Amino acid sequence: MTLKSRGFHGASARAIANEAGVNQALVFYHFGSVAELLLAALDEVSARRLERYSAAMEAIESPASLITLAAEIFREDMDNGDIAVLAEMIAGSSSNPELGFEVAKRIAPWKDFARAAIEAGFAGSALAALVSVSEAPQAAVALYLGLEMLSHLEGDRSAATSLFEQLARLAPLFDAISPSAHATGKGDTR
Amino acid sequence: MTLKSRGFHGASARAIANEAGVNQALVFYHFGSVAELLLAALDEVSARRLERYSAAMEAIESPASLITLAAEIFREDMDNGDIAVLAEMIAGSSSNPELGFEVAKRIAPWKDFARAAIEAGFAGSALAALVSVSEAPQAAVALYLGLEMLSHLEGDRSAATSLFEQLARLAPLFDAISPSAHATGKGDTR
DNA sequence: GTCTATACTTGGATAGAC
DNA sequence: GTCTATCCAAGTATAGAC
Repeated sequence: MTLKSRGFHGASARAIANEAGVNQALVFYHFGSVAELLLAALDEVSARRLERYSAAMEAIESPASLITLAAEIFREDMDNGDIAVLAEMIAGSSSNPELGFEVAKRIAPWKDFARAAIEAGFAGSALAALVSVSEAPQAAVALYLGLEMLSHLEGDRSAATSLFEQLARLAPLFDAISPSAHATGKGDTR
Repeated sequence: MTLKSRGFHGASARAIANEAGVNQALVFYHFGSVAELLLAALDEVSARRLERYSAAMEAIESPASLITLAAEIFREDMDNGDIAVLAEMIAGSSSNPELGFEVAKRIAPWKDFARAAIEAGFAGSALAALVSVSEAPQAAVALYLGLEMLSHLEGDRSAATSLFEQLARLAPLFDAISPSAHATGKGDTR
């Protein structure tokens, strides 16, 4: 994908077609415009990753498992460049309000997933009762996005991975606060 | 600044010169190339903000004051579009490795500041002793960056501001852990 | 459905007048 | 130091042959 390697700015119809080994005119035949092609690419990435996320979410049952999963997902997303696509589309949208609107619609499911994952991880915990989780999804997606951009920029993801390791060491502290929460049932206590 | 309003993609020599009310050729006379002009803009933003940050850091004496300050700084940066400049430059660097290298050099001071601010906020606290703070600056800058991008995309910063409010409510919990830390002196205990 | 050819626009960059 | 004029490369998009 040209968006991953060249960024939004470098993702021209010519560059994309060239990388795909086809003619430039096909971009417009199949998608109408470059922006629509890029949105289609974002759609594909979103669908693929959200499916993966949903499958992985089955395993979430504690704050610790939530962090572990987040770290694994992040590594995958970095490897295949999927968050880079997200980041480039968001940044690129600054040049085009209409595109921004379309991108925003496609970001919403990522936040919905983040909310579900966080609720699953902290279900019934003392922390969930103490603070509202409504702001957490925004923070999670933002952190995820920012970590990708910095790691990508510096060509070094070690800072991000060690951050996840750090969080993984902290997570058990939250588990300890209410370890019985998950034994009391599967219902949402809020 | 054209970078703020039109993004990296829309920041052409013509667009910039037009917005400045001057001729397009001046861009190349004064800066050599568009990329160099953009880097100069980033330099200016960096210098201006870091000076402001340093002045504000004097007031940091607890986790709570750290969060309060971060919220205030974030609001300022959103208002004047300074983090947008940062975000656009990072994302735009994907199309140009050399540019990416230059941008990375200019991001480093932001992380250094984040580290200093976090150390000031958590100096001597139990948390600082418990966990390493080495990953926190990366996380802080990433979160800051991601929050700006999402807020900018959605044209709504309320999610970001309420996140800071949430954190502000949480911060006193950390204060409580070691309220005496700042009474013991100004030395770094680590 | 994919190609070539082409029209048109925008952008980067330089030369030279003032 | 700023302008006009200009060149060339790259980008979007369409028409029409195959």
